[in-house]
Amino acid sequence: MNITRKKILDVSLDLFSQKGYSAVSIRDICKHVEIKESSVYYHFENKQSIFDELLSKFTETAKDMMAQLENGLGEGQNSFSDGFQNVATCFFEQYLMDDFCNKVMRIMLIEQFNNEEIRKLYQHWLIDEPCNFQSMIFSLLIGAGMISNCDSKYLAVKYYAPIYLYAQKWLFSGELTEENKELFRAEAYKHIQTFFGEMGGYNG
Amino acid sequence: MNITRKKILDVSLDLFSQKGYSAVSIRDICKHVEIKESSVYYHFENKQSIFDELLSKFTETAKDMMAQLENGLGEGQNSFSDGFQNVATCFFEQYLMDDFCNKVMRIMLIEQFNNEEIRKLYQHWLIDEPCNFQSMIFSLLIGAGMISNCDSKYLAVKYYAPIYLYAQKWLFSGELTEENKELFRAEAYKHIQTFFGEMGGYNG
Amino acid sequence: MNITRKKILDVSLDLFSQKGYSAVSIRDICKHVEIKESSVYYHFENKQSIFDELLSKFTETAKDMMAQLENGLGEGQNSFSDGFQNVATCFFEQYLMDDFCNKVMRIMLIEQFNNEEIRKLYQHWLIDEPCNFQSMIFSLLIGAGMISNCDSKYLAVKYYAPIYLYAQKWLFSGELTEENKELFRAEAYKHIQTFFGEMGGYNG
Amino acid sequence: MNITRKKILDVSLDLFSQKGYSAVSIRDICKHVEIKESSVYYHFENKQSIFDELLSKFTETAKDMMAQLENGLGEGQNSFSDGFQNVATCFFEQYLMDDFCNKVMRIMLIEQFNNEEIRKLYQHWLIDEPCNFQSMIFSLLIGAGMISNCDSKYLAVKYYAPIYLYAQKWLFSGELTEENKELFRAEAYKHIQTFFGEMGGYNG
DNA sequence: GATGAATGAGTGTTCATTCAT
DNA sequence: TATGAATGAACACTCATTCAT
Repeated sequence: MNITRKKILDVSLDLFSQKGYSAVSIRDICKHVEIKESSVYYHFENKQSIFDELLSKFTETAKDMMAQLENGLGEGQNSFSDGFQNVATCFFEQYLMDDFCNKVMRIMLIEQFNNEEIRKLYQHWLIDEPCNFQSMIFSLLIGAGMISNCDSKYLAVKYYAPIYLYAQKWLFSGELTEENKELFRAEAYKHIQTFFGEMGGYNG
Repeated sequence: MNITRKKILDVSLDLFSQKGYSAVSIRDICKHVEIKESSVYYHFENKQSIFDELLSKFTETAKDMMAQLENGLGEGQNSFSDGFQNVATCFFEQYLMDDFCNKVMRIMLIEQFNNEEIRKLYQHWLIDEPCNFQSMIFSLLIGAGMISNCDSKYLAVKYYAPIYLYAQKWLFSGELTEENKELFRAEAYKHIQTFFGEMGGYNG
Repeated sequence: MNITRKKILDVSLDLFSQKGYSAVSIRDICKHVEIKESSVYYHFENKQSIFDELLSKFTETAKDMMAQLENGLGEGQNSFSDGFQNVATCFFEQYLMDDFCNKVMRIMLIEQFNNEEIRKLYQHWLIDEPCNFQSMIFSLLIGAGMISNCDSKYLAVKYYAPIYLYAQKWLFSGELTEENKELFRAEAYKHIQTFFGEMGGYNG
Repeated sequence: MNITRKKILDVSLDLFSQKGYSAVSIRDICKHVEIKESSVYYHFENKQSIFDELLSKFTETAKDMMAQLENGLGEGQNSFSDGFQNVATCFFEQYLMDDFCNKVMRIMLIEQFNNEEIRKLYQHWLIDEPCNFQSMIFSLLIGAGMISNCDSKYLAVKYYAPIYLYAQKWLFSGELTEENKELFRAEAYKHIQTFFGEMGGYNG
């Protein structure tokens, strides 16, 4: 609602994601928002609470998306490939490649070393949750006889690890430009399709 | 040689790898080394040069190991599995799991956001170089007819990405304890062996 | 306008002119202004910019005075002695003996050795400009036939050098007390009158 | 005698005269002498005592020269101009233009603001003594009827002030190069000769 | 809503000096 | 003679935060 408050959040997100939480000063933020430093404290209790708000907004977004994906899984998918690709695409596009998510991911990546809680969030949202989610999908597919029986957890790693590697290249590529984003997308989709193709082979 | 100088480097490595370069003050370092702040400047020109020395020591170590591994490839390997596993083990144990290397990797991970050069080092030594090296190995194996023809670059990603994912879990696991290290080692070796097993299947 | 800011400038001027720019610490200034060190940085970007402001204020003052004097020369002077003495008095009283100017001159005198630009400013405002200006006046007088033809540049030196010498005694006399100031004034005026008297003789 | 000790003095003289006493660190000196900082304290009690030694060496030199000049005045001068010019040249060449003296003068010039004693030395050796000495000479000349009766003190100022002004231009001219030195010499001699010429006129 | 003004705690760094060897 | 190692005191400066207006 409040326009200045929103501006502070936006600018902070950008700056934090570029240089990390502690490397960004209130001064920096205010320069971009074009307010005086003391004004920040009208909108936020302190620097940390700007960060906290960004973080909780991310958590919410991520949880929503996860819930949505899980719901999506329940809906009738008339073919193996459709369901698989739908979910993969959703997760990839709306989460791993989402602007807001990307920025928060970068922040978490940097700040996890100063903050145990952030570290756990990073591990959860960037590593464990994607693996578990994917593993769950593969379990369903196995249960449905759509892919042959195997260790769904390891299969999830085999599927997700390359995406994670490409994502890291992307997240660590200096600035998050559209150009670099497309490179990431291309590599990731190639992997997804190959993986899907080989998997179909198992099935067949 | 110099005992204090070495202590400073050791302590700095530990602290930097825990909290990042800029989050560690000269005061922090001195508290652990048990010297006064001004004494640091007898041994080092400034804070940055402590960091630089750690970094260049890492680069040297990494280059040496890489050179050694490439030489090892040339030596007569009487079986596919031996050569493959030798190189894999060396790279894994002496590099990805080496204490010193791990600490520098963590530092680079954090500091890459404040420092373009570090970012490139991280990308190079943690992502590109391992992939390229592995890709080269697979090319050799393809050339030797030991594995069937395929995209060696993508094969390398398939091999390395899970290791990288496990490594991240390890590097990001709060403190680098022996316990966590063993978890990492176990998961990684399981992947290596599985991958190697499936590959042997291709070969047969 | 701002009272603290003005206090900082005033105190800095005093301290700098007593001990030189680099011999005065921010601590020193703050002790006199009765604020904490960090407060200085609300009013000024850094120590240098306090100095710069004093300097530019001086330059402005000096330029204004010079312009004013040159304008004054143009106005109808009904007698040789009136015009000559008016200008001499103005330059002397409003510049060479002005409190603010004196202090800045002392600062420049000290700081010129650390700072090439200051050196040039000192040379310009304390040596070259006064000589050139005086030389110009003498040229006018020669042109008007009020004094016999001669090397106006050397005549200017003969006029200004004793004043400069007396000024140095004054500027270097420990503290700039009213007492010392009067000694300077007395000696200088004696010279000016003698010089003027001898010159009148030429004219006659 | 001691070669290192002498080197320290030489280097200190050079550096002090370029940047002033306090702007030169023991580090700076040692870099040029090529010894370690702690070694300085074998040869000198502290930084100040290096300075003191340079200063007392100067005072001695200056006193010697003054005594020599006064002796010279007593010797039979067969003509007005010879005696006058001899003394002028001696004072000028061996004192105002002497390398060692010039350097110490610059040091005194800078340091007088931090040190009351230096201030007095500067006033004495650069302003008062030259004036007094010259005044004494003129008194002698008046006594001998070689110049018409006048205020010898003011006459001394008229003689010395331009030299002092030129000397300042020289001493403040960034680096003390041979080129600038010659400029100074030329201007000064021109003044001396003119002054001497006009004086001869009085006499005639 | 916003800001002018101030501040305590901290940062990296310099410097003259000491002292055992 | 010279130096390796250390140090206390100072320095300019930054930063998140406070509070009266």
